[in-house]
Amino acid sequence: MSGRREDVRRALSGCESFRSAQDIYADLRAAGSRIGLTTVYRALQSLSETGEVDVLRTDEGEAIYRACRTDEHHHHLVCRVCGRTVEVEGPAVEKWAAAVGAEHGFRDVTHTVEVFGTCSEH
Amino acid sequence: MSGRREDVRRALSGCESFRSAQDIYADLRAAGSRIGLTTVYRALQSLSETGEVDVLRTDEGEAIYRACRTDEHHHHLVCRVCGRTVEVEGPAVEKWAAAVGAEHGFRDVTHTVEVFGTCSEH
DNA sequence: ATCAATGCAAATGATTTGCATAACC
DNA sequence: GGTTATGCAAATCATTTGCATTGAT
Repeated sequence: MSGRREDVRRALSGCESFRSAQDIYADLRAAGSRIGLTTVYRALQSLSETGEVDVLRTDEGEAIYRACRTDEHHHHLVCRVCGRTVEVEGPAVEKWAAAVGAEHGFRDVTHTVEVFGTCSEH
Repeated sequence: MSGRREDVRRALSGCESFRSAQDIYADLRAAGSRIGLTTVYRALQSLSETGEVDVLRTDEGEAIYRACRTDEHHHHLVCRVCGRTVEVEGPAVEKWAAAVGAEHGFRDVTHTVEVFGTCSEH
């Protein structure tokens, strides 16, 4: 019954796209696991705190998660049809965000950037 | 009893920061209006569809709204303490997003960009 | 035996919907 | 009179919490 956190991590690792907690729960149950939805949420919260997975929000406000290959700061290019996701870097954006903040006297500037499109398969 | 949509628009216009539907409802009720929460949501949905207000999501998934000065594409620099918001442009970001999408064969590329910081008053 | 992990059910909180009423033309 | 806007209460949906149970040490 243990290792639920690992189950969740594995469910995410084997996947190219962002999934919601509900998706992951459904996947695991479909695969025969008796995991509870609560545990999925707790595992995801824990994994996101340690930085092992990235979290973002859909336009509908649902949280979606993905296992990331790198610990470094990066952004995502997501296919709006199939969810396929590419991790991208953006030095230009980092600089721009910092500059914009400084220009208006803001400190401790952070930013969120997500890019959506339709991938070549669709 | 009519003109609710206008009440909501006005509540947003007189405000420098992003507000949630619940905030606006509270503001209007506090100001003596007998508007219903449902109507606030309906007005906000309508206003955002016509592009009169901008919508984004907090990290907690709550939708927040703001009346924007311009119809043109732009982004926001938001103070994480007081919510004060500055509309900013980012040609560099627009180009970067388009380039990143093209590089990976994505079509119809769009993007969301928000910048957060602590403003000079805090 | 003890402490942490787990699951189920109930609670929360934002948002939406059903429906009857009131305002508008 | 017929359509549209409004509000209240109930319904949804994702997510969280209370609590008793189970697993690991």
